[in-house]
Amino acid sequence: MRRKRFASSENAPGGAPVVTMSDVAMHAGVSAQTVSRVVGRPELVAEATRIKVQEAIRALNYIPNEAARNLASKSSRVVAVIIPTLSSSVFAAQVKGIIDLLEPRGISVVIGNSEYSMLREEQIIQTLLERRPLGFILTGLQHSPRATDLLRQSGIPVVETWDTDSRPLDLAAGFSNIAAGHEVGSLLVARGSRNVAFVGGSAKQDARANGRFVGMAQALAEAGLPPAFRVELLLPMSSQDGIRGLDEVLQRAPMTDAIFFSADMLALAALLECNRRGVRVPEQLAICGFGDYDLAALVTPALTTVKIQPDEMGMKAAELLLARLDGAPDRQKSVVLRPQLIRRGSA
Amino acid sequence: MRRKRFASSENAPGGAPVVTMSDVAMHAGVSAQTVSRVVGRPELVAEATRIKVQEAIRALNYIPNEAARNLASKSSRVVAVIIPTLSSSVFAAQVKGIIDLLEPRGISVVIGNSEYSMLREEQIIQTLLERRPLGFILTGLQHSPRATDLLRQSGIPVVETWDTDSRPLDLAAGFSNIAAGHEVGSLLVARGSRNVAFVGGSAKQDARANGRFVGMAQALAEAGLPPAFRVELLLPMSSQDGIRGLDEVLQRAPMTDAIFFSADMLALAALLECNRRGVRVPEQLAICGFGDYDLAALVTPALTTVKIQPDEMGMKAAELLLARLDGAPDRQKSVVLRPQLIRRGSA
DNA sequence: TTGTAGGCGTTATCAT
DNA sequence: ATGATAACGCCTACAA
Repeated sequence: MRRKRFASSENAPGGAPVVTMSDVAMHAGVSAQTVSRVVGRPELVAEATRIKVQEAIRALNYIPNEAARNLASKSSRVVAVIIPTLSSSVFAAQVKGIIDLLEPRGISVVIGNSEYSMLREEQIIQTLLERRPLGFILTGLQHSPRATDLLRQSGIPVVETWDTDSRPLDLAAGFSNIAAGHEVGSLLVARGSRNVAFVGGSAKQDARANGRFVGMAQALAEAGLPPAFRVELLLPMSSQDGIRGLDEVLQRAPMTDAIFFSADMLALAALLECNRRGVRVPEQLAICGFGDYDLAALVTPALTTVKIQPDEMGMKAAELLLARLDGAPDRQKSVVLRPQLIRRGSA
Repeated sequence: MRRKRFASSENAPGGAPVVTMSDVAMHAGVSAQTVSRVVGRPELVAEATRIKVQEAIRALNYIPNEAARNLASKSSRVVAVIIPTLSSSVFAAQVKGIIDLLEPRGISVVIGNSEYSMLREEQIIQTLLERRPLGFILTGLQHSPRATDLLRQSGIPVVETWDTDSRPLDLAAGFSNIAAGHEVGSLLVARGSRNVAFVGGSAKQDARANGRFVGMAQALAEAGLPPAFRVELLLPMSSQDGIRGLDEVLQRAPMTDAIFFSADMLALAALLECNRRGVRVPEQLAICGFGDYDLAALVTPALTTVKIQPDEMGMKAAELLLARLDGAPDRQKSVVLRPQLIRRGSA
């Protein structure tokens, strides 16, 4: 004796029948609404009913449909994260921090790579807006005017990361690149460097690296040192660019006795190259990096650098978002992290 | 003179009015269906109409609602990617490869971190199933029975990566860890190493690393060498674990003259530590890594390692998925990449 | 504690 | 080339 098992008559072509809430309801002998409650707010349902429904859910292998849920509730469970690139360990770590905080809350993270391009960022924002994400987590404070408009009009919370040196659109979790650069500059001054160079991403492409340069330049100026020689690299950068930067400094500013690299990957490559060439670090050339990369403490001499903890930055960003979503009046619009200068052997 | 501008009467609390397709239709003087065509398949609409509609879209700042789209079309534009951790540059690179291929096709990538736990993986799969993704891209060939069931029943395409040493669930893009390990073993044999050690993630947690061990052990056996001393590390690993592994080998198997590390991060840390301690590489101790990490070529001696190109693996995985989605009968169920042994100074 | 009614914004299907 | 109608699967609001 057969009877119809599923309310939805049509099934996937070659696949299993599509089980919906009303299938479960029918199976359990309750209304669809009760099934909805069991899935979403089980505490509102009497225990006996709840168990009955849960058994039906298991028996039918019911899997809620997130799209239907989103449409009916006018809200998604997605956060959009846009970073320049996943190739850089600092951004990957930031994303990991975000996921670690959001995943337990049932929120998925979708990632966009802007490749350091404001136009790409704008396009990604436009596309991701269609998903009505709970929030955006962006890198830096600079965006195309249209991107800014889109975000504003959407009314969706935005957290900007990696930079607190100017006014955020909405929320921010980051640090002052200028202050961090200034600390490095002061260290170089204190250790007696006179001719300092800076190697990093181009100012137009990487406003954060530029901030570090500005801060360092300021410290040098305060100490009456000559302005830094600057090498601007095109993004994205590989470790090879560290060596290229080193070469350019050595050739075009041979008096240089200290280099501040905007990222540890560059600094480490340069430091290892110095070892190979017999350039003595820090006696002949002091080297300072940025990021406190995993191997920074292990090279010889160990790399002096700035620790920024991007994973924590990601978590703070996610926290700001969650607080806003929980409807709390913003306790703080902006979390300012404090990078830590770690002095080791190289400078 | 005012008139009602929006079909949807209710607006977001403090935000902009919610613009829907029928608002656009009204504004342009066409039916909603025509707007839908303009958005999705503009070639089906007469040019004059199309332009009129596109103007209305711009004028009203219309943004399609992906949830409604998914519900009506019974299909999403999401691919789910589950990796052990984003902290490891190889997995981050893989994800980047996937995104680079999918983003241009309008497909978003949601990421899950399993933390090397099959249970976590299963939970993530269950959650992400609610989004009805176009496909899953997983790491490795081992999954909990329930995870396997869930995937099978869903009928959703699955690509498994990083391992082709046993039978995949569905599609696969990876390489043979056993073969790669065997190559390393052969190299060590050829260079005259006699007492080889292996340092890597525990076999239970990391089946891929175990495959590399097995392959290497086989090569040693074939050459009549004694079995390798093995150090199994708990995941996740940091570079410090490379030093811990080195120490354990040096203490418990002092005759060791070569170590194969399952990841470059470990090998580099160990190599740098050897430099610091005055252990001569490769004369006293040969070191081989895995992954061809960015800095591998820059240390002294340069690290002998195996290049795997995880970004390409990610792209291949995405391609397999796209081919399947395009309805093509599977031309290949499995893409087997060929890792490349790169011999440098350390072994 | 549970059920009913209605609608969320789009696409599929069939007409015209 | 365009339109009308009916789902899609769930949640909100209200009623019982």
